[in-house]
Amino acid sequence: MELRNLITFTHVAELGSFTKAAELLGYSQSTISFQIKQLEEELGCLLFERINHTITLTQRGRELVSYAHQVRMLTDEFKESLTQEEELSGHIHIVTPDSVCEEMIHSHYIDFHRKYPSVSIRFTTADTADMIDMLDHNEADVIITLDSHTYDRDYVIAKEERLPMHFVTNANSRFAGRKNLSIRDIASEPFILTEYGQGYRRVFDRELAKKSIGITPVLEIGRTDIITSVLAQSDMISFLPDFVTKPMIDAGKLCYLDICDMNIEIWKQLIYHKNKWLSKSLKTFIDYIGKTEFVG
Amino acid sequence: MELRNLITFTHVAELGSFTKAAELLGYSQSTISFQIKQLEEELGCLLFERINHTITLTQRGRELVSYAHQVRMLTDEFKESLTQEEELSGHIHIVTPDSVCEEMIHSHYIDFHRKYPSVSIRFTTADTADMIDMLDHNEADVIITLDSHTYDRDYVIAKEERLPMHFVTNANSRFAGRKNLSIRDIASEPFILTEYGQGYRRVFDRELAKKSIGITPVLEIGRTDIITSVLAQSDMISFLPDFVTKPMIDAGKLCYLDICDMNIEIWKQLIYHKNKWLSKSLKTFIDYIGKTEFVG
DNA sequence: CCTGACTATCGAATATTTCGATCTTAAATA
DNA sequence: TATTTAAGATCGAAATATTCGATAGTCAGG
Repeated sequence: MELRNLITFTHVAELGSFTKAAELLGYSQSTISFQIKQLEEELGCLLFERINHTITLTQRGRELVSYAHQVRMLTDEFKESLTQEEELSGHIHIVTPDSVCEEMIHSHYIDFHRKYPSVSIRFTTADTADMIDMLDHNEADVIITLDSHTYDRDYVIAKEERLPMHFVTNANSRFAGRKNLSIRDIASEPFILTEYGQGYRRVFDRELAKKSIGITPVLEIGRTDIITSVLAQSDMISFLPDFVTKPMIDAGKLCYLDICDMNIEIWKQLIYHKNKWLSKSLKTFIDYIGKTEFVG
Repeated sequence: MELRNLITFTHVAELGSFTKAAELLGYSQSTISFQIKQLEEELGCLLFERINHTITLTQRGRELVSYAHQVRMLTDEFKESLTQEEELSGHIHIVTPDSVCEEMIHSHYIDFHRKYPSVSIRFTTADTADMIDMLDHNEADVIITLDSHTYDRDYVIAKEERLPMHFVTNANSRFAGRKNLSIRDIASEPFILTEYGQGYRRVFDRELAKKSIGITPVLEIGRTDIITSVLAQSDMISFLPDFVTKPMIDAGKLCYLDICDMNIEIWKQLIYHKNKWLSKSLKTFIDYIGKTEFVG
């Protein structure tokens, strides 16, 4: 039972004539005959009595009219719903590193939610590898990486910016204010870093390895807010994105070190899978991020 | 948007796999790909995200699932209704001569209605030509003719019986009891007959014309009950089916005349059009008539 | 007794659907 | 690490279905 036949049937029933239905639908009359016959054979019952080239619905035919109309209503309704603007609601799953998550929620999400209250967002944190994996398994709608510059033709990079990063230490450190320091000058100092193997920490380690410099962090912890607060109370050194340290720098509690021989490129990238269907909510979210200051 | 694709879609959505749906539905996997693609192109939206050979419903897809299920329900429901016994209800339009109508209602209809109360019957009276016309225009479901024997391959004769008929007159008539009368013996008597040109009256006239005998009826009237009551109070003669005169004959008020040279064949036939779809009600009615004494 | 209007039917042309083979990628397994 | 398995996409060929046009038969109206 195909929809085409059903729709033809409704028109025939309405017009009471194969010929008129053919004209209306742009078919030849024989096609209408065929379609109706096909329906009748499939359903195993007569839909029209044909007496003297005049058709009359049978009881079964009358019953089918009602079903066919309901089916038509449904399909029309659905097609109608497609032309309408998609509703701005639904779920978005965003995965970011720990530090970004915190920043996002504080500086963007609250405002976003005010503007689009019916979009529900789930934030999850993960490291770069896991985030990519989640994209590949369609478990994350968008991810934000803080890592070396990623490019892959399977992914769409919706927004990216180089992330300013600095070696940073207590404002009272003996290194504070010194110009043109080398990484070797501070390599033996106590370091506090984010977790091994993740994000910019991994890029950092790779860069050190290139220069055959070894650093032993005295503390490794993912939470960058904890790192900065430890820095403020110690003489340790860390390597962090500016957006993490900015409050402490502005408050004069921490200061940047002028390390001139470590040029590490860290990028913040908003990425989704190329096959991802962008719901209106998702588009809106991506647009929103696009318009805001990405590097906080 | 064809039902086939819609049904495939529901299965794919349910199983979450093109391949599994293909196995279930007996298609090849490429067919499923094609069908879903066809749907997507027609609707102008993605129904599944394909990321790493794993499919996930999009929002639009999820919406379609609900519509498609409703459509499936409807069509299944209708097909289901076809396998079920048809309901014994609905309209039947029966057209008969005046005399039969009266008889039918008195001796059959009341009982029929008791047995099948939800079948609604409309009785209409007409002469043979009009009845045939009504069959041809699908305005009558069945007709009962009292006429010469009809046969036409466009019609189905559900039941037929020769209708015993007699010349009949008042029991006190001077012809009462006389044997081997000729039609010529009574040709100049006053006749009361049914209307000219109708049913057995027409056959009767035709037969007389063959013998070049003219009869002038003093009264022509369709209602046979009136004819018999006039006969009982006069010395007129009529030519009527036995079922009409039986009560009066039994009561000794009328008597048959033994006319031996008029052999008129009148048949009572239950006829419907060969293209008529026999609803259960109609079948039941025809069966009922078939089982009852047709010639009352 | 034509003519026009209506449906049925048939063969031919055309479209569509389906399949099988092959490709690509990812995950599972050895 | 290499291999196998599994999933979906794609493409051309084959099978199938649909559509049309022509034709026939029938009835109604002029």
